[in-house]
Amino acid sequence: MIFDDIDKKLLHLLQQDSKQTNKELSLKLNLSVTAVYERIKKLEREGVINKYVALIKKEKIDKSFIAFCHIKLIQHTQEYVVKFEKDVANLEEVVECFHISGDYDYLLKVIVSDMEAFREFMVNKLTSINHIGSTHSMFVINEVKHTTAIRV
Amino acid sequence: MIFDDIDKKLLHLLQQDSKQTNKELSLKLNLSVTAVYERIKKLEREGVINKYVALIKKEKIDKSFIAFCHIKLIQHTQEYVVKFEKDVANLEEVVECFHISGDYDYLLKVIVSDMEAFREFMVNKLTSINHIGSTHSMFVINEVKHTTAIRV
DNA sequence: GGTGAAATTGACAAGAC
DNA sequence: GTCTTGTCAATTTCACC
Repeated sequence: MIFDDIDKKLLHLLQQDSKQTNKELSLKLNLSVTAVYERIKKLEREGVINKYVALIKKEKIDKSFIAFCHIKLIQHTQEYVVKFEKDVANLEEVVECFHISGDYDYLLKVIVSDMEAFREFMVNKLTSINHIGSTHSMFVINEVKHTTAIRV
Repeated sequence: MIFDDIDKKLLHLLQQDSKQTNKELSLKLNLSVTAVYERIKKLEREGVINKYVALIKKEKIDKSFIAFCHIKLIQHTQEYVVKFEKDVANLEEVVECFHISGDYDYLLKVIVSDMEAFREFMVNKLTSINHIGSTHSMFVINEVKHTTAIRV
């Protein structure tokens, strides 16, 4: 799919605030309400817009502790890898998991309430997954930037 | 603020799909439409729900290349740190930036179209920010998990 | 805390330019 | 591909339990 400037601006606006009415969007884009409506439906149909979600302020639900965990597997057989990825994806504390290049195999982003909860997560959940060789954790001191919006 | 089971379930549902109507939510929660409405408004007022956004499928806009960059600063004076954080936050390719513990000072998540775009980003944007000592980049081979939803 | 009905406003479909 | 009109369904308010 090819995007014109209006599509790009529309995607930008919807990534900032998806609760804007089509009328508000039409004013910002100098378009009619129907035109906005049609463009959005097209973007949804094509799968460009994946879904609409509510974003929660972590601090308000006592989930202010962020850690990144590097993980190295013992072995890299197909079976081990598939099992590990499935198990990790099922852990609710893990919000992101990437297979990466470099010294370690995986990088996980973990969100919990505090260091004690993180310790429990490591001992009871993460390291109870088999095939994990070594881990290395880094703790977030300060979240400088975090956005879900990607420039089109 | 204290959450009962209905609040938790409501937050869970809205983090999955914020475009559900209050009627749909009322059926899932065994509540009246107005009760759902009031609970959502309260969560918005209290700042628990931060905002509503559209999520875009990276692949559809040719932004499939993810990299993590470790960065160490030359110096750590107040002035240098503030300037660096401000400059990095303004880079559109940087979607996340954390001040972290460990060998490096910062961890950046960068999203671009391909390795060539990443190279350009490093040469023209990131390393043109002053005070950067050393960097170490890891490339994402596969995105195993990525969610914006946090368990309440 | 919750409901149900009325008023307002936006979403959506059909047809014309 | 965009605009206008008209209908329907949603959100929002209010009186009440």
